[in-house]
This record gives sequence, structure tokens and C-alpha cells, in this order.
Amino acid sequence: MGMSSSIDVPAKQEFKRHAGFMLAQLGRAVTRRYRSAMAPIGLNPRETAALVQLRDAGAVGQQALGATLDIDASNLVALLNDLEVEGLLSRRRDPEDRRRHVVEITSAGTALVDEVMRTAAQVEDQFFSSLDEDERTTLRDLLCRVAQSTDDPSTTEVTGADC
Amino acid sequence: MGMSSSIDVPAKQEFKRHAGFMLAQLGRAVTRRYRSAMAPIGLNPRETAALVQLRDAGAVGQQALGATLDIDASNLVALLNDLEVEGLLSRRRDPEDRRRHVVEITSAGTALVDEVMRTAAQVEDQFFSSLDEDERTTLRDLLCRVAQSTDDPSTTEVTGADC
DNA sequence: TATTGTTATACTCTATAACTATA
DNA sequence: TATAGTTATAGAGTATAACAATA
Repeated sequence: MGMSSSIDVPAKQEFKRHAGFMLAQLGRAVTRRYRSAMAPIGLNPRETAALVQLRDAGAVGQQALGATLDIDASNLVALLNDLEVEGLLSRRRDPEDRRRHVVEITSAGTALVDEVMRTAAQVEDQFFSSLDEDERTTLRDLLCRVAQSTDDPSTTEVTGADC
Repeated sequence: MGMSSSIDVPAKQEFKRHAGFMLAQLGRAVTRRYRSAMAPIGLNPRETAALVQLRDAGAVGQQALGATLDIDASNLVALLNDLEVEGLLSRRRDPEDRRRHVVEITSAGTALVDEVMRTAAQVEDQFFSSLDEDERTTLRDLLCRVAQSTDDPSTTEVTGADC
């Protein structure tokens, strides 16, 4: 019934448009942009994330840091070695538990993070230029919810917590 | 002015919660899940994406395929070689332009994609389990807009096009 | 026994340059 | 001269397993 000026196509929904696929693609794309933007600063994306996280979170053990950054503890070692040699962070044994190495950002590291944050803001502002402020907030909130549920499935039902 | 039952904190906005950072993190997380889910099928994430895209888009040249999948043409060669050996796709020279290799999925490839799509749906359903249907649609639309603007900056102002 | 950090290794992915054959 | 595909290579990221020190 009604005029059928066009065949009723099943609304194909290509894989290209799946949220999972786009997430993977855009994640790599934004990482690439971070990389080239941070290159003049002398940091790669993982080093950037580690340093900023250390500024945000204060002194932490390597296990906790790795969990936050989604970097395996074994792979974190060399990364932190480099940053330590450059004087951007310090490692010391925790006297309370001598197995732990407490990692902390230095003042040189903090100074560098200021530059990093300005650069990151530029990258993101351009990357998300097709979205207005409200849309960016919506996106951030949705991604945050997904991130929390993947971190810890038990957190899903709890408080709005962090988002 | 007004009762201040709590100090007015500057709403820190940690880097961990930046859309760009979360995009990078979640992209790797979902890729990891695709990898382990597709392992029994015998495909890695890039092979998966290539095969599904070939089913969706039909016969295409390698340049176009690489652009869609965000895989450099030089890196695409070995990937397609493997899939061709396994009989999942075919390559033939374009008689119109003998430089081009036209890539097309085979019936064996199409059959495998059916299984891939079921598996992908499971992965995504779990990965985005903290979002309801409306929210998933919103997320997909926002990501799609971002994806289009990064593909081709000139497309931004045009029609709603593909989202 | 379990955990923290470490070392080592293999594999995947990414980036780049140079080559060939065609146009 | 430019483009499509190819080859080669180096670098970055990821995944695993085993180990020492400590709990």
C-alpha cells in the first residue's frame, strides 16, 4: 500500500559502519595523528599516555599503570626505562612492599606534559571537528561507559562513577 | 553566594577521559577481542575486515581496498596473497587498465564471511553491552561522522551522505 | 604459593623507499 | 611523468613464557 517510488532495500548495514569496526579504524587513525603531532616533542603515543597518566594519578606501581594504559607490565619496563633515563619520571622501591616499584613523574616530566596537553588538544580538536560541543560530550560519555564496562564488568551496574 | 556544601573543583577532565585517548584504547581493545574471536575461524582482524569489505563492495582494485581498510597498498599485498592461496578471494588483471588487479571474493570466501558476521555480532554485542539500542545507534552515527570527515575533509559540508 | 617487576622472544602491524609494468 | 601493484626492511606494538625477589 502507498506509492512505492523505490524498492524497499533491507538497509544493508555494511561492516564498515559497525561501531566495532569504526572504533578500531578511528583508534588507529587518531593514534597516527598523536604520533606525528608528538614527534617534535620526542614522545611516542604510549610514552605520551604514560607521562600524562602519571601526572593525573600521582605515584603508582607499574601493575596499576599498565592496567590503566592497557600496556602489559612486561612491555612497560622498557618504556619506563627510556622515560627514566630522560629524567621525566623516577622509580623507587616501595618500603612497605619491596616488590613494588613506585613510579612518579618529575618536574621535568610535568613541564613536558603541559606542552603535550596543548598538542593533544589541537589533535583532538581537528580530529573531532565534524562534531559540535554537545556531540563531543555525548561521544565522550558513551565511550567512557564502554571503557568502564570493559575495564571491569562488575562496575556496569554500580554508580555513574567516572563518566 | 549560595550554599557551598562542597568545594568547587575545576572538573579536572583527565586525559584518560579524552575522546581521543579513549578512542585509541577502545580501538585496541575491540581489535583484541576480534582477534581472539576470529582465531578459530583462521582469520586475523585485517583479513577479516578485508574479506567482509570485499563481500560488501564487490570487485575492487587494491588501492581502493587499502584506502577503505586503512591499510597501505604495500602491506595489503601479502595479506591478499594469503587469502588468495586459501581460495577465499581471486585476483585478475583489469583488461581496461592492465596495471590494476581486480580483487573479488569467492564463494568460499562468502561462505566464511557468514560465519565471520555472526562472530562479529557476538563480539560487538558484548563489547557495547553497557549501551542500549538507542545509545549504540547514537555512537555509530557519531563515529561515522568522524570517520567521514577524516576520510575526506572536503566531504564534511556536503550531504549527510553515508551516516 | 602468589605477586611485582624483569628479560627474552616471536609475532603482528605500520611506515618508507625503491622497483616493475603499465598508462 | 604518473599510477597500480610489488618487494624489502626497519620500527613500533602485542602476546607469552620464564625467572628473581619478595610477600
